[in-house]
Amino acid sequence: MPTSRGKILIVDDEAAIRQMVCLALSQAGYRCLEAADTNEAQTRIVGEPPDLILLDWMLPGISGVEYARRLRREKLTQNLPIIMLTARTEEEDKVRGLDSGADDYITKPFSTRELLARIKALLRRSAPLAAETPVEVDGLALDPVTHRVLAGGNNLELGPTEFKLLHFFMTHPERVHSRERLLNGIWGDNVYVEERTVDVHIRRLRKVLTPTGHDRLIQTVRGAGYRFSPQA
Amino acid sequence: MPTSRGKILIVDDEAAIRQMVCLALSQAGYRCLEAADTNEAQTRIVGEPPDLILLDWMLPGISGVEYARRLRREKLTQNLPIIMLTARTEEEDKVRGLDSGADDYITKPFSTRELLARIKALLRRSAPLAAETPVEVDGLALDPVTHRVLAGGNNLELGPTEFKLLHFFMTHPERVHSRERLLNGIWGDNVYVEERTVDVHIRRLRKVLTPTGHDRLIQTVRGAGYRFSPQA
DNA sequence: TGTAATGGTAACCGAATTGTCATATTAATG
DNA sequence: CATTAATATGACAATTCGGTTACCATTACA
Repeated sequence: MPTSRGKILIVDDEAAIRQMVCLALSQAGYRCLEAADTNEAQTRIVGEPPDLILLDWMLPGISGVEYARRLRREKLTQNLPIIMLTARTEEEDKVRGLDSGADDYITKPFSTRELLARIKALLRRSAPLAAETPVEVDGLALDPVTHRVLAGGNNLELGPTEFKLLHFFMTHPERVHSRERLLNGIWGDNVYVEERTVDVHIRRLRKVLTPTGHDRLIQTVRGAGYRFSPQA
Repeated sequence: MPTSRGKILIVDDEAAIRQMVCLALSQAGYRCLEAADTNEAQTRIVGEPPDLILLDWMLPGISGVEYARRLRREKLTQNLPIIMLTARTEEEDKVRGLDSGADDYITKPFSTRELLARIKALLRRSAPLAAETPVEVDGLALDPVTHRVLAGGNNLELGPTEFKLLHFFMTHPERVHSRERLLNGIWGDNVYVEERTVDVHIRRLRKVLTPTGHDRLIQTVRGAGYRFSPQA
């Protein structure tokens, strides 16, 4: 088992809390990202999308509740599991009534044990969800469950690697992926493969996408890598 | 591995503390700048921007808290990580409540170990942030993540070097960069390239920016180098 | 076991990129 | 205004980078 069980972003304005939580998470084998406010959080999410967010209910500027709603509206973060951190004084019912779209709530102060338990439960509940959600971009639809790819109306024949590659692209659009990043994300962290091999699979994927014109979605960024984007 | 892990500015009116901290930092492989007050600090920052600031909460004249706020307002220092040094007697809650915009706090007296740990954590936290934050000046927007440059509405085609050059400019605006500095910052410290080569890439960058009029942002400073600035 | 898919590598080709030089411009100075 | 220093510009040759194909190894499977 690899050391990492998932990336978790903790958004809280108190550095002390962030550190405590991070410590606990690291020891439990999660990777931990920190953000002091929603701005920072946004940057983090865009930079390196986490698998789960711990979000303080009270934040300077935009409140956690408001931010959670926004995350739910954004396509990129729509399915990102959110655990809301609330202070005991904030009556629970009231908080829940706000319907921020959080998946779970935990009341400060909380024990490490409780935190980990809830994270684990939520990840277990959500992980397959994220991995099984069909994605669609610009008439190109991929369904992880049925393992099918439809372009316009018709079925595309993809090899396993090309399928994974396309899935990765579609779930991480609009950002340049270096060959190394692609290798890590698709082949796995500890596999040694030539970087140029990526080119070949890009080629194979493009070939399949060409008849329907969807090859334009895969863009070469010279010197940097590849990008999947509906935009020119 | 190069000896330097980053430049750190320590702002404290007590020379003894400055020296102690500097010693510790140097031994840990950081370069260290000193300032006794905010005036001096400002001079240092403008002269040679550090990667992180250690700021005493109590300072003669302008307080550290006030100064931190000012640093946050200035574009040049907006994303500069700040660690506030506070005395134990200053109730923590009060300090935190001041919301100066510091990224972390450390209470005097502190151990070298703790100081280094916090610096390391903060730099780690900030580095990717800075590298992935989109920048925008005067209708010219660059996004490191998607590797795109937009002028007004439309996409600009930049080569890798021009992209890096522009990114460097946009993240270090309002200051003259000598050719040597540009070579170090963009090409890398130990690459031998003619200084004149910079001119050529400036030229290429300007050419791309010209259609939208953004070439005016890149200004020649005869005898010194180039400057990126929205002002004429 | 034989055959077809699939995956990774190497090799070749063409295009984009890059550094340098030669020459034209421009600015500073007396 | 002439002279000199510094920068801008255009052209060019070398290099790097990505696209593409061919080929071999491995696996799946009939």
